[in-house]
Amino acid sequence: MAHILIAEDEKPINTLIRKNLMLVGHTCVSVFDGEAVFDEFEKHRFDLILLDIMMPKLDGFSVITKLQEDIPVIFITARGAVQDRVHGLKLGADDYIVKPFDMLELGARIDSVLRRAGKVAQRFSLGDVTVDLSGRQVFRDGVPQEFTPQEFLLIEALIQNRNIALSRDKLLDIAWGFDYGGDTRTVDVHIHNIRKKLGWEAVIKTVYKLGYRLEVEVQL
Amino acid sequence: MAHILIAEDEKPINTLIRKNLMLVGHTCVSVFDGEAVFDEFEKHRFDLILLDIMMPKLDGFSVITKLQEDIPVIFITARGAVQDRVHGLKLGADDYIVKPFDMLELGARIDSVLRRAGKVAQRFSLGDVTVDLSGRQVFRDGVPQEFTPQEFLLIEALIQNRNIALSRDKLLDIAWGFDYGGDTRTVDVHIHNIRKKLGWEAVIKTVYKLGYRLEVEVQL
DNA sequence: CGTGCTCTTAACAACATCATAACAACTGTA
DNA sequence: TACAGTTGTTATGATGTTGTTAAGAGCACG
Repeated sequence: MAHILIAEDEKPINTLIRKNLMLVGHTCVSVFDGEAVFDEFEKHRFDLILLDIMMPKLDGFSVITKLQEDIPVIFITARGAVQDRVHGLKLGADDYIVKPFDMLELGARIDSVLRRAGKVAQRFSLGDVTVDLSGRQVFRDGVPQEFTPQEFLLIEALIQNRNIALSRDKLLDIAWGFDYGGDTRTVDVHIHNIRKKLGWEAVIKTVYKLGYRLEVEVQL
Repeated sequence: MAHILIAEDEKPINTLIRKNLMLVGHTCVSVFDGEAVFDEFEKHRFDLILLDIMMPKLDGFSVITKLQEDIPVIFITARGAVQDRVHGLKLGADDYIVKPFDMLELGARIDSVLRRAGKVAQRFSLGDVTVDLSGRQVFRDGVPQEFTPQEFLLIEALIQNRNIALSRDKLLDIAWGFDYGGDTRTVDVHIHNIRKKLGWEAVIKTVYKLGYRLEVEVQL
């Protein structure tokens, strides 16, 4: 997963983003004004910046203009600022997201930008299980496991939103498609099959009255 | 691997290409207008140029016309500019690619152009089968196998993207060409023929509802 | 204008997958 | 504990996907 710099001056939002990104396996650094971005750049190499436009000392546009390194940028903009969006994309931003946003959406945009930039790790490992996302293969103790398309889409959704409790409806949206009209119990059957194939009875936690969560420990 | 000049004025695209090519082992130089191509040529010898058509100062067509050296060229064209493509190929381009493209496709085209230009010799072996990519020959137990052109293009695509699940559409793009309009089932028939000739029923895995994957080794 | 080769398409057989239903086991709550 | 609601588990047929074969369209070559 990626090393991400979060430049956002509203502290609660910054923290919220950081925690959520770390939950799904990224490592993060938070800064609260534009100038601090450059201080951090001297210390680490990042794979991605989340850049708020309205910030003290130096706004997001100035940051991206002054930025020497070439690194994917996602702008965070206030609602409705359409010309900001255009301006940002012209300056070389890879994507933008409008406040208030939902964490699932931010996660999806981050994955997509990283994938385009060729940065994303295409495999996920936990215990004796490895999931190769580009090869569409799942291994247990190095032995390939037979996964059906729907099972793979589902495990993919769980991995990309690890440690997040996903309702059956949300899982249907992500893995089946937004207009799927079928029974939510279908999810249960596929979860059962995945658990059985990978010995993941404890890893995929049931969230009573809600759905499921892929549980991976991580330090906040 | 090769030394590649990237002439593309859109900075983010130029950078994206450079990074991806360097990831797979090429060395690259980026320029952002047509005239700079000739400046770079005085400094180094390149194995390949990626040449955008629409560029400041001197467009891609003028560049290839003025070009003295004999060097493989891949044009980068905007979507739908069909006569540009024809014009480019007439002027001596070795290949073209349409924006927006994906890195898999660009990588495959670069490998193929370099091979045609005799810059890279390659062979691939697995079990009793050896594929001589530069010589366009396939051997089984040292015995040459009759491969039709289309079969060879397909096996080439699979080898260059081994362990990656490729959709039928993607295989059509890579092995047939970007604007092929035919039936995707055609792929199945050629896969069947290749499997039969090489005893690769298990090596070329079917990825249900998606396409095929050349499975080279069990990985962790 | 044939001949031989390659590629595409169509057709059908073989196969894999998935939603659903039906019932068992479990969970939380009064 | 009893209950109502929720989740686990299993089996099955309809549906959609892939394997396989063969016919013929298209093409290059003489």
